[in-house]
Amino acid sequence: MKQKKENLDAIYDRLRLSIRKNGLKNSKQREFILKVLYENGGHLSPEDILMLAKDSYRGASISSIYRILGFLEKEGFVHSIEIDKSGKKYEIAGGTHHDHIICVDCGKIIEFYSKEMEELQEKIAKGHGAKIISHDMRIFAVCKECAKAQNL
Amino acid sequence: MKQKKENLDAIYDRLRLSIRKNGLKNSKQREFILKVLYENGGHLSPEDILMLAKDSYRGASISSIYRILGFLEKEGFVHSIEIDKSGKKYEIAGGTHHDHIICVDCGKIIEFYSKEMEELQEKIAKGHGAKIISHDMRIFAVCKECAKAQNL
DNA sequence: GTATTTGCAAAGACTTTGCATTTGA
DNA sequence: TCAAATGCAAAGTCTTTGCAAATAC
Repeated sequence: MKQKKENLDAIYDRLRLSIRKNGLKNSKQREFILKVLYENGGHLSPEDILMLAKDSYRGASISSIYRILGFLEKEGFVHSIEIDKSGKKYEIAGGTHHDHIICVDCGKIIEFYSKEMEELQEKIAKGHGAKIISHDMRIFAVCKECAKAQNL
Repeated sequence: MKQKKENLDAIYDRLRLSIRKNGLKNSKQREFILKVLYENGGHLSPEDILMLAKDSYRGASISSIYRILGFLEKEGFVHSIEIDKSGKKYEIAGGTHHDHIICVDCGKIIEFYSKEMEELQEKIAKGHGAKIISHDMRIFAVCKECAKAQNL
């Protein structure tokens, strides 16, 4: 499904580096969340992660998940997108940036990357004298399968 | 600042039409919110609108504002964007679709329209067999003024 | 008159925070 | 050892909902 460019151990190494850099301490929970996102490869809500965590160890807490996801996002290990009003979903930060097509029928998320789009954005921002920090592009659409199902 | 393509009365007419079409009844509050967004021309939060409403009549309620904004958005009179995690902001739906550059420093919102961008999105969606319903593109950047201020 | 809208208060959903306890360097 | 991370519960936001009173057609 999704290419895994970097293996989990390598990510853990980067994580430990990042933790040390910030003068923090490692924890099972941080590694667990990173692992879950890595292995799932998709987009999980904090609640989804909690459920998976509860299977693995008792006492997993939603607040820690929020805190950890906040840290992981700040450090660039994960990205979040807002699929709908039910809250954010997180995915592991793979090597390549990408944007999302979200099916308004089935909720499926299709990832895409367009060099043209990135360049165009750069051009637009420059035209307004602004310096891009990041962007967020969501295309809401009816996916191939749902379109087919509707045309029966 | 912002061009007003359609005058307020014309918008009211469309509103009444829309209300009748849905078998509903007109109300001062609906017209008020539309007017506020029209005259402000910018991006207002429900709370912003509430404050303005409180100046105009006692007993303005936040729940009505949410309800009305929901209706107005469904009917295409207003659009919403999520600037940050503090919630949605609403603007009057002008004639032309546009996207937003959001300054991460001062919060300023710059509107832009790019035909190329629209076409590119269409192409990307088509490439995935998806039919675009809408899109939402936000570029987070440091605006010209903030960049200048920082380079002192 | 009667169905829709409103205002108010209460409830919901998602997220954050305070604090005692546990854990890692 | 001792600061950082966790779990739990409580509190915070933004938003929605239930319901009686007001309003429009």
